[in-house]
Amino acid sequence: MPDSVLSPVSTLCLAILHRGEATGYDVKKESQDGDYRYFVDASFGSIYPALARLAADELVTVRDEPQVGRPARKVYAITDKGRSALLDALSAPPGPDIFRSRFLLVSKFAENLPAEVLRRAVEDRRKHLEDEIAHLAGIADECPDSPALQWITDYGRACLGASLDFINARGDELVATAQDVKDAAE
Amino acid sequence: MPDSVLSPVSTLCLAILHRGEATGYDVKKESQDGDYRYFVDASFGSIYPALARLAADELVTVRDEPQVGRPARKVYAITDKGRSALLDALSAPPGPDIFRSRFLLVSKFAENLPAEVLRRAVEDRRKHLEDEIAHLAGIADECPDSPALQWITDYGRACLGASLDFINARGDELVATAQDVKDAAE
DNA sequence: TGATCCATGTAAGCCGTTACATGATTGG
DNA sequence: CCAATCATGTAACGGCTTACATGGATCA
Repeated sequence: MPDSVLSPVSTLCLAILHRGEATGYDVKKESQDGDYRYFVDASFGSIYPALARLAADELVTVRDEPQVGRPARKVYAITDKGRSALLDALSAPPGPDIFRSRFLLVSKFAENLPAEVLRRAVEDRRKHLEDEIAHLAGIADECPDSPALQWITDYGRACLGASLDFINARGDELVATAQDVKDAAE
Repeated sequence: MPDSVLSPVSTLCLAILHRGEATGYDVKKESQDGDYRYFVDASFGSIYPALARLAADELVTVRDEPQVGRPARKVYAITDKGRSALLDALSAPPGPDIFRSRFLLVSKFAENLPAEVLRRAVEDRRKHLEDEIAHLAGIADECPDSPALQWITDYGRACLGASLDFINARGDELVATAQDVKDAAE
């Protein structure tokens, strides 16, 4: 009965706490810089209330840690109940990945947009992908001990790599279908 | 001044209407079966109000089309104002793609989950990917005339193909890192 | 000296989903 | 005969973001 389906943010918190203690601030960092970006990018406005609720439900414990010159940290730790709730949640069928791309919408309207807009969009995309790939490499290097983490970063690199390859190989082709290709031939 | 940033759903509506007239019902279909899935999957609860607001803002027009035995359709058409609003919105930098994967979170906890759970997750993923790829092929075949559409479906296939290849090549490896690999050797 | 990091939290509001309400027609 | 397709809309509710409120320490 205590399996009142976890919200994404709560799941994120538990997942991070599974590794060890953390504060709300830490959770936020992990979710945007760490190896949880592919899952959710949560803001404080959702993390703090989520942690409070997890504590109320006894899935985590809190410890107040006063500091000099700074506000006291609230250090959270996962409980056994929390651990099993997480594993339960993870055991449910994960459903399809979510992929949302404004870039593809822009691409679709290539014929109706100025070449310059397309050029910038493609350039942006290339850069985003390169950054992501570099970032993944960094994560993988940090913990070479976990086979699961190696697997997911390899997976990420396979997908992002294919994406980048495609952009490199056929980005120009997209720009060439733009509305006003004429001024590119000058 | 009239560029009061379009919400994703409004953008979707305008994008679909750019091709020709449509009803709210049509928009919904396109967003879930058509070539706009990668952008948003909107529900009626957001589409109908969005179309109403677009009409109020004169970005689209409405025509009532009575039918026998069915409620009257409301057929929407984009206006010049709407067309330029769409193109304006599309000209803004698209930002990074959004990718959210519960599957990767499950994978990350491979060491802590039963092999059976992993096996099912991998199997599910494979199936999802195969379906998506088949779907993309269908879209591409339907309109071989648009180079931009060919480009985006090729892009999609490149990415999904890499993803599927990885799953096929190394899915078993993930399952093998599961908590209780012993009972798999029986 | 100004930005960034550390650190917590609340309140308002947006955007969207789910469920409800209604109902004829067509296809398996 | 049941399910799906066609067709529109509203109301309640949920989850998350944004902005606000506060403020010392560290680094460039």
